[in-house]
Order: sequence, then structure tokens, then C-alpha cells
Amino acid sequence: MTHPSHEAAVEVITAALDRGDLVTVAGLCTVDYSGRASSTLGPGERHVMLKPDGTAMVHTVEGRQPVNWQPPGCEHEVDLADGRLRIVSTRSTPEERLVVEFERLLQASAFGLADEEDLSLSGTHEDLKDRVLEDPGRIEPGFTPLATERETPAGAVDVYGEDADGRTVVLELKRSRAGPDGVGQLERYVDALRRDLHADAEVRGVLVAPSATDRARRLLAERGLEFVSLAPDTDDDA
Amino acid sequence: MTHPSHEAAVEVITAALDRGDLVTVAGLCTVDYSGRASSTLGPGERHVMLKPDGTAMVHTVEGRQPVNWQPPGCEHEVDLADGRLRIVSTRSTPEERLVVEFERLLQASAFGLADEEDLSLSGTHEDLKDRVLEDPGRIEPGFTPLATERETPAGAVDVYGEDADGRTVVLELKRSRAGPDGVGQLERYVDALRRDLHADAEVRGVLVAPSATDRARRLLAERGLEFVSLAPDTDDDA
DNA sequence: GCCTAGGTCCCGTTC
DNA sequence: GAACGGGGCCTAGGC
Repeated sequence: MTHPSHEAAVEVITAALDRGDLVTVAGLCTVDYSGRASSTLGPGERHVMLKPDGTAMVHTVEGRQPVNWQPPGCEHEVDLADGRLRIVSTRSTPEERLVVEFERLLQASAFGLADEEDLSLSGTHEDLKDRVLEDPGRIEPGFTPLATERETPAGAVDVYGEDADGRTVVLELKRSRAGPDGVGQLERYVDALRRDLHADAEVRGVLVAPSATDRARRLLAERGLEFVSLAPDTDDDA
Repeated sequence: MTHPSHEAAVEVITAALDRGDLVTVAGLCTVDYSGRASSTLGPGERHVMLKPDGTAMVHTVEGRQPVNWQPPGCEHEVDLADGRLRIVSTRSTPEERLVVEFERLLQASAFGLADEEDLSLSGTHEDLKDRVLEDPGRIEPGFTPLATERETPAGAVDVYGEDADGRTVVLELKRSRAGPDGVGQLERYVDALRRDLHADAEVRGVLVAPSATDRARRLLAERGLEFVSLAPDTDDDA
């Protein structure tokens, strides 16, 4: 529907949401949000999408991110407020509320989209882990993985194993160039294991990624941690 | 346009992109992506949005995140491949390519959206920082901020100052409940300053957030770091 | 429900 | 351009 009346839009959108359709509305609107934070957005023309799973998104002409949104699981309400289309999307835990009020409508649409297919993605963290487990010698000769996602008081370690000399080795994997945060994680895990295992146990920590930033490498060195270059696939940004 | 021909859609979309409009296309399509990772998505009905800033998004009926996308700065190309509408969005640094091929078209639309307004957001990290600087006594009596974003070899510190006894104090701020990563950051900064300043200089580290997880508190304690509960606004999730 | 870490994260800022 | 940290991050997986 192009340039629908507010009344007609309310009818059509309500029916579409009941049907489980994906709804889009474009027009001049204001947006208010309150919840984990709060925001207001003055009048402007935007594109709004409501999904049957409770997602709401308000897109402006710029940016990958919606200017305002509501995550899946929300309740969408559509009504006429002062003769104008109003969309209210709410949830609890946390309590959040998104209100879009339209002054002028450009278009309202409903789509019943049939989609059975799942995305097939490669080049992920999981692919990197597989590559390590498939051929642990890629880390170093004699490295033997013993567990993945091994729990420590500081969190779960990506790969836990031992080296040729029987020393404990902790691997922290990053699918792309590693930064200071990855070093921080690795250090926390190594620290935790040193406390947990016998005091005399040697624990090595290895950051595994296609590459690492200068600061990450400096932090590794300062903490006696190591780096091994390895990418999930046949990438080459080392 | 509802159920447009592929030929007509190519014409309309090309003209709209030249005009700087936001374009949406809904229909049965396949999607292929390669770049930082790579993915394929078999035939299904989805909603595609192309923005004049070079953003592309493919949305299914579920999820806040698009199933495939391209960030701002890309080049959109639209053409007829084997008589079918094809959208190719590419960029360099990194080299990335998104291809959407349509088998059937449900709708194609173009929107010239006028929007001058900026989002006004509150409850942010910045608001928390302001709150600290406004009344440093909220951290503790006698705390004096000396700098924000002070650089250290491990990164920039949120707030740098000194306590009533003249000891250096580092604050790491989190707008919402703090976890292990925040402790890792704080520790890196404190470590770096202890190395940088005179060896005898005492450096205290304080995590400032509305609340912290159990593990974060344990990590703080183990490292001799502190916690102060403070929220950006009048929140109350401590 | 909370916690934890990954993400093709995106995004702004700074160098 | 790379890098670093924040985000109303979102999302999947555990517990």
C-alpha cells in the first residue's frame, strides 16, 4: 500500500501481524525508546520493520545498525493515537519499550516469507578449532589436545592440552587478528590453572590467530605468553 | 511495485540507487558471501535492503541480525543474470562480496527518505563518566580525577586520578553489569602503570559499574582490585 | 533466568 | 588505513 491512510494502515498491519507476516512501514515518524538506556529521535522519514518473532527495527538512510530497535521476543502493538499510526513494541527482563509515531505514511507492506534454508558459514572460530584438533602439530610438534571448553575458575578454555614435555598448555583461539582483549583472556585462564593445579605445575599459554596487533604481542611477551599464527581457512592476513 | 518483472525491477532499482534512494526488494533468492568469512544460503524468501551509503542487508523472518549483509561503503550493482535480478555488493579492505540472486520477486520499492534528526541517547558510558567527574566523591571521599582517556602502554584508561593519600587510582567504567573482561582491562592498565611509574608507586584499580558478576568480583579480589557501584542514570540493578 | 564469550560483529575516535 | 574499546550491542551455549 502506497500512501495509505493511518486508519487503513492500522487495519492492514494488525491483520498481517496476526497472520505472522513480516511488516514494513515507511514514513515520517518520531521514535522514543526506554529500557537499558533511553533515547528520543525527532521527526524524520525512516523505514520500520516488524518481524513475527517480535523483532522491531527502525532504519534511517544510513548505517548497518538500525537507529532504534527491539530484539526478538517483543510484543508489537499497533493502534491509532490522535488519528495517527503508532507502533509500540515492549518486552520485560529487561523492561523495554519502543514507540514509533507516524505523522505521514509513505508505504505499508506485509510479507509472508517462506524460508526453510539455514545459512552455511565457514571461516569461523569453530573452523579454527577443528583445524587445531585435526592436526595439533600445527601448534607445535608434540602438542596434544586433551579437552575443549575446559572449565576453569576464570572461564572456559578454548583448547586445553599438553606439550611434548608434559607441560599443560592453554590455547586461546581468535578467528581474525588478535588484540589486547584476547591476551587478557589467555592470561586469566593461565593464572586460574596455575592456582588450581599443583603449585609446581608449569602452565603455558598460547594465543592462536592469523595475526596479532603490536600491543597484543607486547602484552604476550610481558606475561611470558606465546603466539602461533594460524587461520581458520586458507586465509592469509598474517 | 508488486510482483514486478525482473527486467522492470532492474530498471527501477538502478534508477533509484542513482538517485540516492533506499531500496528494498523482497522475493525468493539465494545469497552468497565471501570475505572475512564465507557463506552460502539456499533458496528462500527474504527481504533485502540497499542503502545509499553502501549498506546491504538480507533479512529473514527471524532475528534482529540480517542473515547476510554488507557494511556501509560498499558498491551496489544490479543487473540481469540469466534473466533474473541479481544484486552484487562489493568492497575492498577487506575484499568482500555479497551476491543475491532472485528467482521470484514479490516486491521492489524505492524510498527517498528525508531525515535531519540525530538520535539523543542517555544512559551511556559517557553519562557514567560525567557522573564520576561531576562528583568524584561518589567513588570515595578524597578521590581526585586528573585525566580521562589517559594513555598507557596497555591502552587508554577511562579515568585516571589520585586518592586522598596521593596514590594513583585507575577507574574502569562499565555502563551496565560488569563481567570478567572489564576486570581484565582494569588489570592490564594497572599493570602498565605500575611498570611505567616509579617502582615504588602504589597504583589502585577500581571497577565502576552498577553491579558485577560473581566471577568478576572474585577476579577483582584475587588481583587486589576494587569495586564501586555506580550507574549512569537513576538505574537500579545493583 | 544469568553468565560467558564469539561475531563477516558495527561504530566512533585517535593515531 | 589500523587499532582500540564501547554497544540499548546480538546471539549461541551452559548451568
